[in-house]
Amino acid sequence: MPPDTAWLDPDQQRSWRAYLVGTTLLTERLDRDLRERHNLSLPEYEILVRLSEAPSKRMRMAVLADSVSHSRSRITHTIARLERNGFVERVSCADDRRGVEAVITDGGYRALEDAAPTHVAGVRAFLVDLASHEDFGAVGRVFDAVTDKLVEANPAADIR
Amino acid sequence: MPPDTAWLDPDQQRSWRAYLVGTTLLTERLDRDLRERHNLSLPEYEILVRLSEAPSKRMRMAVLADSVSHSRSRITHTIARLERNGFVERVSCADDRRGVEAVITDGGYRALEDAAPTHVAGVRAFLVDLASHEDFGAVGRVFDAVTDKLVEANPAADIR
DNA sequence: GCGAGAGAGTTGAACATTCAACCATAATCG
DNA sequence: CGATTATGGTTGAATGTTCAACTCTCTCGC
Repeated sequence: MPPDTAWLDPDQQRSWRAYLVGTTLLTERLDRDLRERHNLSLPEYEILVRLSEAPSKRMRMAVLADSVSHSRSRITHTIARLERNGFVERVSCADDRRGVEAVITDGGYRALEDAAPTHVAGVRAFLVDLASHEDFGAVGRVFDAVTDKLVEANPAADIR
Repeated sequence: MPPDTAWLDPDQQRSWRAYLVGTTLLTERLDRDLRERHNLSLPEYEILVRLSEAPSKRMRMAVLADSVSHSRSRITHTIARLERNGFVERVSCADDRRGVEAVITDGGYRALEDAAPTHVAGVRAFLVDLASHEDFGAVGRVFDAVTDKLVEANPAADIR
């Protein structure tokens, strides 16, 4: 192999690949379950969760974007889709007239309530319950560190 | 909240969300680095790695698909792209005339050698080196379990 | 041998995401 | 103030992925 790079040792290599294929499979599966049974994609679901938790069930587009780590453009498109399906409404901000808030509708809330048990069951069955509490805690720590590193690296971070 | 589902406890919830946003950020970043500096996407890179490691630098499409856990269709399209860029060639199998093998070209191999240091540096900087050896080992274990579970769940597993 | 599946892979349309250009409003500064 | 720049968000085209239908070859039972 080529230069003097600090390659991964065999353990790290195996873990890294396990992570890559595991993630692929997992998100594929969770996404499929939501789509088939509840007509929602995983990212859409994530967004509804955030909205449902927000005070008065609404969020500014940019805040929402940051909270799920998607680009602004992506959020615009996704919210547009959710709006077409009647799960979300777009209302323009009173105080900042550039701004737009996404509000989850009653229908959206119901869809979310429907979908949540399916989703959580999947997260458990295909991830959480497969790991010891400690191991899963480690996953949390690791990806917290990843997030910190990557938002620090990309300051003020609009992702794009 | 709704029914009698086994929700995640607060720790699990935090870990799960950390994983979700961390993964998003990480793959986004690794992909971007490869694209900008080496004109390869992360999935393309993964494929070249597999091919480069294969005996005589070739693989049947289906085997390749399984090894990176992508759908057959996706592999077809991706290989088509790689072929257009001159990184891979498609040759039809001698023994099974339905079959096709993807072969990495010299150009592809060179591109891979170029890209590898960048990529590994990223994997280290934004993931591996941020975690203790034990924690990263846990990540490996967890996602190995995920993979096992999901492949078992979807027997013979062509993904689609 | 041959006809009915099963397996390998491709195709093209539908859909989602990214990318770059863009409009509108706000904030800043001379 | 008025011009400039920054911020919030959208748009449409390009790119990538998924989905369902399809072709071709192989296999197996008769």
